[in-house]
Amino acid sequence: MTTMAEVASEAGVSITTVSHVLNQTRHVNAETVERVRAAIERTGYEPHPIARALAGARTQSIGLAISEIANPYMVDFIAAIESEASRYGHTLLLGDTHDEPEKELQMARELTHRRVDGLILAPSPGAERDALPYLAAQSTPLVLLDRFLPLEVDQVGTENKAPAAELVEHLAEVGHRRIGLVAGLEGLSTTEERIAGYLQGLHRCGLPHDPRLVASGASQHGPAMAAANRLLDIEDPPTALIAANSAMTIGVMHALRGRGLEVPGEIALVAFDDFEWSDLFRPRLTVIAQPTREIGAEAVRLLLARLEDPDQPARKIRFDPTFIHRESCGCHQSGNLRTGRET
Amino acid sequence: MTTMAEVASEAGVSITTVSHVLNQTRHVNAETVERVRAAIERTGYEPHPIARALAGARTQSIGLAISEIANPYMVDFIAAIESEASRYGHTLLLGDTHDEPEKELQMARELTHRRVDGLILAPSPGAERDALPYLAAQSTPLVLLDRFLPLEVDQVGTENKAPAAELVEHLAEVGHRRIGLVAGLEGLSTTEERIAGYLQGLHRCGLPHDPRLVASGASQHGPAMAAANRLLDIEDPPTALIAANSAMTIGVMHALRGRGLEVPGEIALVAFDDFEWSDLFRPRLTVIAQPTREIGAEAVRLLLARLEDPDQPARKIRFDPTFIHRESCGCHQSGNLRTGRET
DNA sequence: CTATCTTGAGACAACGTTATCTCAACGCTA
DNA sequence: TAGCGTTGAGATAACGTTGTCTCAAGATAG
Repeated sequence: MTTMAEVASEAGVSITTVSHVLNQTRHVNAETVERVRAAIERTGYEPHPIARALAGARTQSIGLAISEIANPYMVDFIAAIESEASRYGHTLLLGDTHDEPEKELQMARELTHRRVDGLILAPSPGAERDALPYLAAQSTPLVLLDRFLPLEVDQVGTENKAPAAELVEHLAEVGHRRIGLVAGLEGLSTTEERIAGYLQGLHRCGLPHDPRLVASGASQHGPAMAAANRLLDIEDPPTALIAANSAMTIGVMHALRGRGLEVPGEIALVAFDDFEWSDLFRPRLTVIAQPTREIGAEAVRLLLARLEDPDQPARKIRFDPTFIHRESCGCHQSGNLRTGRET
Repeated sequence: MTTMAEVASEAGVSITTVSHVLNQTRHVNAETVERVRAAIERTGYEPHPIARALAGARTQSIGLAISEIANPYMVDFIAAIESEASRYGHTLLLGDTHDEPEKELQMARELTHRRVDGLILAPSPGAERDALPYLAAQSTPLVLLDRFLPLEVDQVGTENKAPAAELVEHLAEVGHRRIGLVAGLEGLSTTEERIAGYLQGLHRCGLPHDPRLVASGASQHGPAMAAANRLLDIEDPPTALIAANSAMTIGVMHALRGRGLEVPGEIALVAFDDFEWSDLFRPRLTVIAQPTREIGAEAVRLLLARLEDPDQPARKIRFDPTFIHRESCGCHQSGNLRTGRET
């Protein structure tokens, strides 16, 4: 491995000068720059990020701490973030918080110790107590992903309340009066907002709110299946179900299959999160689709902007999701509302 | 931040001793150990991985370079690897090679510069020319994931040939004589082996090999859809299709839907890779399922073992996938063959 | 009673950068 | 011609560890 010292002697200049040429951190005579460039070329020198970091500079790396990596919609975030980060020459350190405050704090520790320039975090319920204070104390540049918090921190995610209301209103229009919700993990803003939207939708349609029609699916497959079964076991069960994320959609569908209920004939189903094959299901799923790639890319851009200027005011960015109208809601007219395409 | 120096003075010992206590790299008097431990406790000292790395020690980090992060089955690998790595106190640096040799080489550079202790790589076609020689020159501990190469390197993945043959034989037993294959990206061992298995299956069943029945889907959704359409456009089209990975399965299904072909009535479909919702499709998909979590975990274990003892002979580990018998193959008896469960 | 081994622990030079001083040389102004 | 800004670039101290030497003191052997 060649070091800056070797490049320096090769070019007949000091180490200092080589460093300044590389980082463009002070003016250097054009001719000298050329000599250094040539020496770098000849020696095949490549900078040493570790040494750089130790000496106090940036590491050109960012940490990504999320929950349940294998979760279908989180995956899209990862891919988008990796791609955007690498576009700007940053490397990604990845960790799973499992939505547990302790694991999350440990992850935050781990990543800050490794001197990531900044952190993108999908905060767990409980983050405000553990990981977030820690990160604030370290003054680690931070962007919150997917879940919002009432804090002065950069945040990106999607609009939740209005779309949830829209889902309810849509089902009500088709004639459903008892609409069940399989909600996400308690304490997540996404969960709270989607529930709030659900209630707002009911209210707008003049439907009563029956608490027995909301069950927590903990944002996961298995618990969502159980939640759906609970909803269907009550005295006057719902005729339509809303699943609040893609993992739970799978769970709910398993529950419906298990009971031999036909969608949308016997029960309607709509959901949050689209996935590549959601229009391959029979019936094709009516969903609210988040622009996951854009959200992920925006998270990286927010973080880099904050690195540029640490004192700018915090920004909270909400993307509007898309209502993709297919068949599982049981409407007569189907097809994607955006395009009006018939099917 | 507290440094070892502060701990040392707090404990009334030298920095050297603190270091040795921490790393258990030489014997230290029990009483002294206790004093150091107490001092660490009091000061809240935590080690500095960057400084450690610069001084020549391990970074406790491993690099993961794969293609198409968002690819359904790759995701399971990521999750498994992250979980296993973190179990052993290692952090994951993640990069996408996009199955392009240049990107892959760049990724390998990036990760070795950051002094990962080792690298887990899903080699692209072309890795043998670029990334692999580079890594060998750096003598970076390496584990190949998913795709095998005739090299003295640790490798983990799944059995491909026999299962592909099994798929063919199964279809032949049901009576199919023209079986099409939507194959993966050229140059990947998985692709070659699955094609070889396909041919072997044909041979065993006494079926002729028609080259027009094999089309490349490039391991991706879009190209697979095109490939399926090409196969179905020939004079005497196949009555059964095999998709060689999950992304391509989606593509093939889109093609079939586009043509209004009913599965398995008008055409049978079987595939490599299971996913959480493959038994929610109508008809439920008959697939070869890889034990992705085990493969990912094994990759980490292989890497750590090599770090322990760099000179042990290379190991190539193949896991046996599971044949999950559902309905898309068009058999009469359905259900999971392993359990014999009826549906 | 001296030579040698054992146990325990400190000094200090790396590791490869960055960043802060410092300084020389030159041209310009007063 | 003394004084001063400007341009260009070197010396060197961090950064926080690890690992190699080195060394003292007590125990053991001859």
